[in-house]
Amino acid sequence: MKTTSQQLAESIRSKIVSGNLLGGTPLKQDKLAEEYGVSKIPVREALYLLQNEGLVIFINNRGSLVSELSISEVEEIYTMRIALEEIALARAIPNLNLSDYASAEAALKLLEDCQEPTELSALNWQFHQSLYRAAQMPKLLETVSMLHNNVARYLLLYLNALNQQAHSQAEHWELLRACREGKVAYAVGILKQHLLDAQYCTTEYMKAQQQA
Amino acid sequence: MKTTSQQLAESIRSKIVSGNLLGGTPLKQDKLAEEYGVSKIPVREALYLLQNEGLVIFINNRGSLVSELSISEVEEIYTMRIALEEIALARAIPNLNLSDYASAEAALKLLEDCQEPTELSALNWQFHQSLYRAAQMPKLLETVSMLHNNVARYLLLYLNALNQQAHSQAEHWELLRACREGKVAYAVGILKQHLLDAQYCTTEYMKAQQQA
DNA sequence: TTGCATTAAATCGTATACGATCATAGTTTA
DNA sequence: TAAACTATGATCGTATACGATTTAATGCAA
Repeated sequence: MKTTSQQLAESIRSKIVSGNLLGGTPLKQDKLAEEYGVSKIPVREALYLLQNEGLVIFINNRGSLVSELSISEVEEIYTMRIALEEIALARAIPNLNLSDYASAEAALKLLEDCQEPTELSALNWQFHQSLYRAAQMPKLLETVSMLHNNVARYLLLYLNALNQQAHSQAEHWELLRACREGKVAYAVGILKQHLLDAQYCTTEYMKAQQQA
Repeated sequence: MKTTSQQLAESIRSKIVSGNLLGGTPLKQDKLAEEYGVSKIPVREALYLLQNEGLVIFINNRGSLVSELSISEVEEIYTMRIALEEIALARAIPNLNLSDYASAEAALKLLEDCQEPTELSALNWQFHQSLYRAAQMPKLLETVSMLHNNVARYLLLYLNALNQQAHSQAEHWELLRACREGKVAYAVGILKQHLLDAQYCTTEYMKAQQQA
């Protein structure tokens, strides 16, 4: 049984990650409490969790708000993701089994004509996770998930705006094929390029937005 | 002004990181509240924070306890630290200034004849951070700090038990010299070896402990 | 004796209530 | 008039109180 705090954290987290709660949005404890029909206590605990995950900013006695990343912070997070996900993928490939492939492929097929942002973000991460899980590195996966949650909403913006989803999907399929063929170095290379592409497009999109 | 929750989190965190609160120790909300002369609310919030940092385990309706890492989890965390700290160091070296060197050297000198575990742990991390700060990667530093906090207490155990502090210090000085001379690849190599040594000794010590 | 139901004690999770802090605007004073 | 100073409202942070959950113990029936 999950506590109210945990349910709230999940709900708010998913709204932030999927872009339904934009960066800078104030998160008032009383308002959230009323909205969810609970008291402030579990709301505060949920916000505390999200703060530690980097999704929420707490300012003492002045309330909290949805965090916003600068361009350099986005670059930083992608740098970390590349370093860590390369490790995960390299270690996972030798251990990948049919169920992993199936899970990855299922996500990709659903992604083909998915438009809904929340769904799109979830499927995209399901694909990546399917390839990392076999690395048997739960702590690393947890860290990488957190990092992903921090940049996912920015990625969505650019995917939508620039219609880059087809390109992203092509890289996904190629990555999956490389994994199936056991080509570790090649697969890792694709992954790195995939993440660099995402980083580049995301930051370029942010730069353009800044000027507008 | 820091909130009670934050002060509690800092206090409990430092006790865990320095080994004053051993893994597996139950953290009862009422008891902690009484101990610190506060109510349960800020205690819970502090424990929530520490849970997200990996230092505390929450079991719903059954209380929380200081986390314990398995050998494979320690290896995992060192793998992440190596990947991320190599990046931090490589990017920092070209930007290191006199104040950074001074801070690093001050920590090393104080470490020379430091016996107190809490102090030792803090100084050790101050040295490393001094070399990473110039990388200008706050998010990465934050992540690396969290990872360090997770393994610090295990490192302390082995340093004390095996009298390995001299060896660790030699690597520290060599690393500092390499940074001063701007030898990026060499410095990164030393850092990696330093962390691998720590990882090896820590896990070996844990294996020995397990059998005893 | 063994197994299951029931109860009691301990502990947790959250609603309520209240005091503290900060922002805003209106008032006073130099 | 401008600066400093209240006063007010909004929001936060935490103590208290209580209901919910779990564990352990007790009693009862097979």
